[in-house]
Amino acid sequence: MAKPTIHQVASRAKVSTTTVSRTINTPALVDAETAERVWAAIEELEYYPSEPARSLVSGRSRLLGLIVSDITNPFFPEVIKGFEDVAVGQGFDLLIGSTDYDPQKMAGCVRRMVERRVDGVAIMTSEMDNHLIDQLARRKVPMVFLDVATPREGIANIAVNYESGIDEAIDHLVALGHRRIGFVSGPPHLKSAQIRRLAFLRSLSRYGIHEDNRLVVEGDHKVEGGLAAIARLLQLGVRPTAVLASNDLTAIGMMRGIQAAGLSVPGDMSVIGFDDIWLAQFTDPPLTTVRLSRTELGERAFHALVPEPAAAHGGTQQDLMVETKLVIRETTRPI
Amino acid sequence: MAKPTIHQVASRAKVSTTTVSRTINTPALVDAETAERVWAAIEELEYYPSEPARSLVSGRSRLLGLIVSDITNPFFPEVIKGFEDVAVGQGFDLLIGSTDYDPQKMAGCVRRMVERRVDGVAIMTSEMDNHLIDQLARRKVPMVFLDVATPREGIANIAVNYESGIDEAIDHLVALGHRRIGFVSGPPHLKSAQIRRLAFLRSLSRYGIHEDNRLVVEGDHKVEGGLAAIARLLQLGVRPTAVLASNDLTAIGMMRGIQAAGLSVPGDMSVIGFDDIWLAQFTDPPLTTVRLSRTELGERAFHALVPEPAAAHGGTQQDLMVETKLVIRETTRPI
DNA sequence: AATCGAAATGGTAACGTTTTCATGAATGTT
DNA sequence: AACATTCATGAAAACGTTACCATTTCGATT
Repeated sequence: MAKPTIHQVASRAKVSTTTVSRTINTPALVDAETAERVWAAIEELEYYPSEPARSLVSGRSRLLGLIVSDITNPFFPEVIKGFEDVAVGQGFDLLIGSTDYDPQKMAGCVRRMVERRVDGVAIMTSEMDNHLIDQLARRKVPMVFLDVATPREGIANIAVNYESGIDEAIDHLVALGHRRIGFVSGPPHLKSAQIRRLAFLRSLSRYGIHEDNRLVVEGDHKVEGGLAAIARLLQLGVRPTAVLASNDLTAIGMMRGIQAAGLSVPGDMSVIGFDDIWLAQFTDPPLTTVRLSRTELGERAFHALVPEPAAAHGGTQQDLMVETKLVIRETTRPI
Repeated sequence: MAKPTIHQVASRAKVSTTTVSRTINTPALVDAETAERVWAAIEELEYYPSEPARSLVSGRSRLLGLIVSDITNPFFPEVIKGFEDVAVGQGFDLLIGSTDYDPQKMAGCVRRMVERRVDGVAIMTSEMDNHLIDQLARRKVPMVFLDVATPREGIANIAVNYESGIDEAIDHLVALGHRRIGFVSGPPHLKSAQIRRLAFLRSLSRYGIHEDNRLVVEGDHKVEGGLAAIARLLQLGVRPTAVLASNDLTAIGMMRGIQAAGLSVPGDMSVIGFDDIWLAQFTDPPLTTVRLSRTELGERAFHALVPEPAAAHGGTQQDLMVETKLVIRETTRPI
């Protein structure tokens, strides 16, 4: 039998299709002895229920969309992993979509998600315009964003507590004697990058160190930007003794720039990254950085989409915050 | 209208549902003027056809499964990207499954794929047992494997031409004057790792350099294995002047070990990796390595699953080979 | 003894498409 | 002028489930 249907199972077990359906979906409603017969039939025939059919009639697809900009960006795989692990654990499947930072592809992703009738979408990319959000909202597709610019009614937003980790980083640096601390930001249009910059400034002010805008230079969250930024910092009259980067890629670019200039990390300059991507532990020397757990991000995103059956409390705020934490490796040293 | 159906579109455009279906699927069969009316209705209502419904009736889901062992492994994201790009280009969606090297999870993946009635599965992981393959084969689900151990009738296998790149690497090393060349292999149970080792040996023999089994040591395709392996190589009476690694992670471990021993790469020892993962360009110094294009791998996998509509020739052999190529960076130097 | 409720099951109508098959209308062919 | 052919459309039957409404049986309650 190539593709047995519920009918074949039913007739083999000498019950109705309804009963077969019930043994699978609501076992409590069927007699133990009958259930046994049904399961036997299911296994003998190697029956697998047709998801398209059940989706059609039940209205739920048990399918969750996950939209990222570029799966090749080392930030995302772990997010996906965290999300997938808990999703399949709960019986959901994962539909992946990449936007490649292209609004057109993004629209395509949304269309595909809607056509598949996904039960929810996690949108981990920023190039999402309002028109597309409306499209999903009108269809009442649950949505969750990552650090979105403007929170909206009925749309979950998972927020990152950048402050905690950055405070730790600054505490660490100050404890090592650093006072002239630089910062290389991310692209200005990225909300999360701005939050990081602000958190840095605020954290510094706790020690009465006021903003010196020559020490804050713009990067692009890529290696190239880090290289360019550190070059500007190095040609300053009075150089910073330590620099924080808005993400690890930037920090890596910075390290290369510093070393290319014949200086040493952390001998001549301490460096702290952000994210703790997998690569961070393999730089030379291993990068001190602020860890943002991407698997946790993924898990939270899932839970924002499908509410816990247990707790009916609208834990919509508290639970959607993920913490950051300093990981000390070898790119920081006393002044 | 929250979720318009084909019926709403039909009545608004004053045609039958059949005609609506045709304007979407086979535009050639419907009058231009009618089509226009239908499209207008579709857009006004924001109608998106229900994939579950069309899958059910058409028997094809336009869904492709992609099973990897661990999306966090830097090898996979690019494979996925290559696969996804061409798949969505052809109107397919992507269902991701991770096995975490766990046979049980693997079985779960297969079950989910079958239930979703995927139109094909690309299996990029080795822990696939025959029972599961049979399960898919019985259902006539097209399958493609990556470098599988034993090719099977009716199952596509995409093969990597390791030889070409490894030959290039050896040529390069020999041209630089190296003769004592070591090799750190992958785990012994991995077929592809064994092929790499054999290719290395064969390549060496082209220069009349016969196998010296003290120079071939076992790794595990991880950083740790590279570290352990290089330690053994370093304590040899006569050290190799160059070492090839079975993958980049191993090479990175080796570099760390060499540098930790107070030696320099490539000053004291040349190192060549394999794969050219994204990280390779960021090591210090940047790693010379043999590139295996993972995006190409993904693309080939797709084409093995859904045959080109244009060419009906069974291009099942030739097209499923992907080449490798030496990328010279800065970890090799004349002896 | 009559009634009720719960437990176990079945019949059948959805669900939203595509796929036959059928029907006219128009065009071309002899 | 009669007859194929093609073109454009529609009606209705699938597709494989689950949801809803009965029905039957049986022990418990009054």
